[in-house]
Amino acid sequence: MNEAVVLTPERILEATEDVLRRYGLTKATVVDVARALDVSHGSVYRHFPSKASLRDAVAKRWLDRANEPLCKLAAGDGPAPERLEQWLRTAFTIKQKKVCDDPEMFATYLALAQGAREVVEAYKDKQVDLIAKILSDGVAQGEFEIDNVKATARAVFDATVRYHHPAHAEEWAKPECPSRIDALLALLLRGVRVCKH
Amino acid sequence: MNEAVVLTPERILEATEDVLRRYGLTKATVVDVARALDVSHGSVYRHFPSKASLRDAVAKRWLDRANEPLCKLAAGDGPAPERLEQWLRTAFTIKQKKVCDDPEMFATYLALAQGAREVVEAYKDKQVDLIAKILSDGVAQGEFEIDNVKATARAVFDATVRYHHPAHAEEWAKPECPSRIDALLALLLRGVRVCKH
DNA sequence: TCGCTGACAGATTTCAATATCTGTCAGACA
DNA sequence: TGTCTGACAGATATTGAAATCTGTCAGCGA
Repeated sequence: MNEAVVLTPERILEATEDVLRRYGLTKATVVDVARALDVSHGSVYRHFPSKASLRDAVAKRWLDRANEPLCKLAAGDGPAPERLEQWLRTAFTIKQKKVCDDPEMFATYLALAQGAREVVEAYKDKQVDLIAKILSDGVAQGEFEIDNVKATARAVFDATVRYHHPAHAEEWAKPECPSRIDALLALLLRGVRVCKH
Repeated sequence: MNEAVVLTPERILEATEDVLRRYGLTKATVVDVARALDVSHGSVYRHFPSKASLRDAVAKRWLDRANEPLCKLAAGDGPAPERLEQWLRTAFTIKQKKVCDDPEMFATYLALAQGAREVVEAYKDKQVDLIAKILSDGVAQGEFEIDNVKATARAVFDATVRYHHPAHAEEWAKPECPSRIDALLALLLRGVRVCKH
């Protein structure tokens, strides 16, 4: 046991994730989190004003972690068409992996996200920005022909909702899924590419 | 009171819709339906083997009714690009209208559909067929250039999921929605059109 | 004969009493 | 002085007994 370990928001978040993993979202209480940290539950409220804010913070951490590889991909500098396809496929894979690996925990985080609308909105906006980055790279490279990059990035995000929005998660395991993704990506790429005759 | 009115599946469905409208999905019971028809609940089971099958039948009726205008649009013979756009916009409008007009009843039907997976699958397949019809018309007209019509129709359906799948219904009322739809449709149309230089 | 009834068993839902949790705060402790 | 505790009030969740519902079927009446 470490002596004089200060109670930080970071440690609380860590403990909260543990508790969520162990008890699930509906059973996990602030008292459980406090117990895991060996403090009174009043102390937790010193760092987070409410249980809801604690949950929001956990959701944010989770989303930020999931987003990391996508940020790197968007920041890359290869040919934009390949990079766009790669980015979208990676986005799908990250989500699908989470569902397959630990469906229970995915359900927990999904429910968590339901209550953290603002956090989720910010996350989505960031995703759209990443797509926009790749699209504008593509325009600069002469590969893409796009009127309004921002709006088109949003459209690409919307068009792929079925494969990254958790509401559709149960469809992701179906056998026809990969070929449907292929068809969708082909359609979208054709929609942004310059015409080559 | 009509004398000698026979108890038909049709009359039972009618009464069931009434009861659902009045009590909501969770409260509506087979006994309520029977009471509305002034028969014993045993009689209802003479026409529908279970409550689930009764609900499925109601869901099917509802979906079929909602689909009617779309069938007509797909069967039309104008220029395919306009028809495709019109078809998709109509699909969105039908759904959006239902939510706005009677959110409670929409929620009821949504929950109903959750339990009627087969019925919903058939309905979706029909939608895809209608899109495919328009796409192949477009190819015949020399307006569209499409490798695999069936797969592309599926892709168009998937790409517009955000605006016809009820899981996203709460986003439909947002003010930025129309312009996002415009951007999405423009992207998709560019994805199927022949290149015009 | 054929469709309907109404009583029944087992499954499900309701409801109210009880237990637990959230969020606050006065005071302990360092 | 600043952090933590632990008791508390009101809100929320759990539980189990009672009520209701689903699905069946023997028998009634047309």
